[in-house]
Amino acid sequence: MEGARAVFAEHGRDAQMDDVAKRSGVGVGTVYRHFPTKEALVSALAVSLFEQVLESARAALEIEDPWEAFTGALWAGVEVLASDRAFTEIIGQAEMPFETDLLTEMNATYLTLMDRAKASGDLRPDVVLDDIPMFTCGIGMATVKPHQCQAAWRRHLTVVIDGLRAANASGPLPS
Amino acid sequence: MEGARAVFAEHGRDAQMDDVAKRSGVGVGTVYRHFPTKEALVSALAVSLFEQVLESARAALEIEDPWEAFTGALWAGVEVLASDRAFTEIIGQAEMPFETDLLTEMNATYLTLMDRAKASGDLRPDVVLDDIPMFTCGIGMATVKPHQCQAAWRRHLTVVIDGLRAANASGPLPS
Amino acid sequence: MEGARAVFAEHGRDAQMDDVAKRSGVGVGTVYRHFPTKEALVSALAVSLFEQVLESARAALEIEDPWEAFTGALWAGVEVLASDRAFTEIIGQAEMPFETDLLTEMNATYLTLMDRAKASGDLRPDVVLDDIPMFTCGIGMATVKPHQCQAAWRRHLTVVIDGLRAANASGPLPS
Amino acid sequence: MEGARAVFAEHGRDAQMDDVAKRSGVGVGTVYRHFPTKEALVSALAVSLFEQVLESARAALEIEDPWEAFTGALWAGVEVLASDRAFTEIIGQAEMPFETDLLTEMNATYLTLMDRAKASGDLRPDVVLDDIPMFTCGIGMATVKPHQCQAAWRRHLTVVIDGLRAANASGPLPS
DNA sequence: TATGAATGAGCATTCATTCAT
DNA sequence: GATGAATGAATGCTCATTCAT
Repeated sequence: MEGARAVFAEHGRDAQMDDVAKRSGVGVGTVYRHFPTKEALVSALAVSLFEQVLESARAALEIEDPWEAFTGALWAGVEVLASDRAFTEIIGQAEMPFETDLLTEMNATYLTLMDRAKASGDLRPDVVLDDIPMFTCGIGMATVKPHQCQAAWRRHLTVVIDGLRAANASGPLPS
Repeated sequence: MEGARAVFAEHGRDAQMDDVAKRSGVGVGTVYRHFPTKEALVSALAVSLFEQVLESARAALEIEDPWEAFTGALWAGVEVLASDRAFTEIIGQAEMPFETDLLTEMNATYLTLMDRAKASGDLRPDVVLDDIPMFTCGIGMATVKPHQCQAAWRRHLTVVIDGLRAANASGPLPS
Repeated sequence: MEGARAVFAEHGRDAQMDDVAKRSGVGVGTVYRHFPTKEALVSALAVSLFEQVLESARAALEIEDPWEAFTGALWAGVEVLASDRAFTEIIGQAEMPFETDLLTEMNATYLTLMDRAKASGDLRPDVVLDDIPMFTCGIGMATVKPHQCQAAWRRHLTVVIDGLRAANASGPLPS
Repeated sequence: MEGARAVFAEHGRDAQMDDVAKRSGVGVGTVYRHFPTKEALVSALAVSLFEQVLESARAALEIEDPWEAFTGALWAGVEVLASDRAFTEIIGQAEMPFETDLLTEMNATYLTLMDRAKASGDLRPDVVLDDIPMFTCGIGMATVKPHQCQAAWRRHLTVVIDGLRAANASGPLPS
């Protein structure tokens, strides 16, 4: 039933269950058979995307060079975010509907990537874990506008990554 | 009736007209006397914020140092965006509801700021006007989450600005 | 598939077909194989209960004493009604979904019981056949509330039976 | 908006809000302006009827003769119940949605009526407060069937009242 | 024959908008 | 002008019923 993703990717949270059903070629009831609630469906979609992000981060752990590993995770992660409007809208909520395990592992993975990149002197030492969603989601959200060229988020991320280099820090990050 | 801004700042686009009226201490009818449509009200709010951004950009034109002027405009502009949830949601729409004049002048102003900063060798030469809303709105949106510290957007912008320095460019921006 | 009776006894008319199927350990389709419609199932249930009532009335015909026979039928009949919430709800409908034969025999049986009890001078002579369902169902319905003690309907019926004695009639029944 | 009572009186709990609105000559929204929920509307209707019953009971307190007072309250109360199908359906629920005050006073009033009628030797001494709703609602429910003559509930109540006379008790009520 | 996933009409509820006062 | 009660289209969700397997 994940062809429904298309509907949410297009209309965001406001997508209607009837449209999801129509797009999926099924009746509403069928959608509700799989997801008891609209919110449940949205969450499931988000978890699915989140897992993709996590997977790309895990894959990046394999990369030797710490900076390549860290930035590689960012590139792969943002690519996922940039693909789905609903996802970024959900991340923009106070309440994350994710299973803690997922979040825990995501955090652990990114912490490792960041620590290694800091240790090698590539990453600004004052960047913290909490900054990451801010960077990635900001980029994902900025990409929502459909008329923008597809490269938009790549330009954005390029700038952010350059700004994250320890050597390029003009001063400490405000706290 | 702009005390209604508070309502939209708090609840975003989903704020209800009745709440706007209540908060403003008037009846709904009065709200509709001033703005024929919810969308009109939202647009008016956005234009108002937009004007603040424009004003801060114009003020930055006065600054001697080209880099200070450009980054000063960014700091001031993002500060406005970060203050209002509805605004960033609106910017995230395909249809900009702004009067062209406003947009034209905004563009002209930023173009000047950017050209000067590029001429002085401070700003990456391949940054274009269209990149600006992407940076600023991305930061504004990333700031929506209420539990995040107030400094979040400042950290984000600091990184972006460092990444925008010509000297820090690791390569050309993808196109 | 009459284990489904339990479901209707518990939830009344609002019981769901899926629950009936689950409780009966079969699929919904199977339920629909036996009863083309929810209403058909409900009717079948009612007929079944009705038959029990009829049987108890027939058994009462064997009792010598006319008053004992009549009241015995009432006791036995109400006991059946009191056991099933759905049944009383059905009786409370305008349309009786019963096969006429059943109803005819029920009427004949009760008529006999009543005539004999009137002839012996025990039963008020102005009670008519149509009064019976009113008495019995009223008692059955009054028993629906689960928090009430199980004896509730017995208390009710005791009072009604005392009121039905010819000797206790304070006057004629209004017509 | 109590012309809506007609709809509930006719269709019971299953009456639809749209029908209530149509019958009342207003839009659904207006119905929801007065009662936030269907349940709230149903409750309000029930409370209103309940108040009528209470009022009739209070009025009966004025009657000198204890038996006349008690039975008078029953006659008046059942008359109210017999008028509204939804009411009896609601009473048939486990959860009474009434404000406690109403219930408390109802109980106090009936207790007084009963005590006086017992003291005068007219009422069976083993009838308790909890028996009253059973009698009255049973009668009200038995009256739901529209094809029955209007006198039906009067016949029923006549029998019950005769059964409630102390002199007519064939034995103690089962407990 | 039995199954239970799929269907979609139906219903409660919300909220932008109107208009009589 | 200002008010806010009234409106009703729109939306999330339920559940009796069907039918491919």
